Amino acid sequence: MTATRPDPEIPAKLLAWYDKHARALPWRAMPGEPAPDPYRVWLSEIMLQQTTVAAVKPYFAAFTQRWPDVAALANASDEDVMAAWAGLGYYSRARNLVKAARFVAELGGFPETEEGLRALPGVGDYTAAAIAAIAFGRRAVVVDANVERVVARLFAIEEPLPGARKAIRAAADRITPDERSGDFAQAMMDLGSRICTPRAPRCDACPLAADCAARGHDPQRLPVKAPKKVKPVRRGRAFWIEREGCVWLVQRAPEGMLGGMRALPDDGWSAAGDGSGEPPLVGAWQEAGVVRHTFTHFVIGLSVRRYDGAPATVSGKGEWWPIDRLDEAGLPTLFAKAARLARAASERLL
DNA sequence: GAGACGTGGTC
DNA sequence: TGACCAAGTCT
Repeated sequence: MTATRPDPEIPAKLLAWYDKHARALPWRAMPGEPAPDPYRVWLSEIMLQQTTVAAVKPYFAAFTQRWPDVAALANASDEDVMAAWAGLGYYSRARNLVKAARFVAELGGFPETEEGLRALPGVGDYTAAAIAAIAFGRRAVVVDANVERVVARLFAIEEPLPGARKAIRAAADRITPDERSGDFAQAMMDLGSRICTPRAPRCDACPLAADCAARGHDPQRLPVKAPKKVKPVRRGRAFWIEREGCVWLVQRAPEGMLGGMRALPDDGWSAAGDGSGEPPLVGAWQEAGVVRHTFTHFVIGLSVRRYDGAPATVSGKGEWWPIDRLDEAGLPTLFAKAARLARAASERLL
């Protein structure tokens, strides 16, 4: 059996392409520039987990302006960081971000090895490798979804994900250079996001087309993935309780769905089942509309109900939040949508 | 290893 | 329009 050896010039070709076509990004050093601040690399990598560059940009700008270094972030309150993260999704990242910042501040700086970085909460195999390579110039095999796609095509790896991960990683290892491994990783990701795209890859513009085993064999079919599961549809209610220009907000449980975030009170709906329909207080409720929102693993049809002139006390823990400053509360998108509906319903009554 | 975990953009 | 997808991690 003859092993197919990758062209030893692959990294050189890719780096030459990167020198000309690297995307300018706020957290990135362009080719030839000194490595960027590890804090900015780490922060951007956490934000970019399962999240698009376009979505991250405004959050990265806001975070780095408000918390310019890891010490500043370590001194921030959990509440402020969670609110600043609102809308970006995957809120466990924000919870882990503060923990990691405090850990790093305690250490006196970021670990410089993959193993050391891996100890930070929220830093897995991909992120540890990316930071080690990009911020510290260490050789590391950086494998994200872009790299998986590029490598699966380059070597025509037909095995479906996730089983193919081992083979993909081994192949990525064989083409990762000792020098400029950070640039190489970013070049692979740029190639994956701009050229070797999931659908309709632009093989005519690809610097590795001559080396690609899948070229001319429907590269867009790779990597092969398991079929998606159908998302269940759940029903639930959220409650807008208004009094003297304020709305009653609660804090969600620290773990799980939207964990630790401010929210409107609801009837206990979850991925596992519908809500009870029960409001937090007895009275005349008015239907304000239904929000349909898609999560990773289910769809929720959230019926929004409003109640004006609530008593001074509502059962349970929460806070009266000024409605004219609601954007500062840091509501996750689902509840921001619900709040919009409730306020629109209020306008119709006037 | 498979499921939980958000959101917005794209075609 | 809706399915697919994005610089994954944790349990």
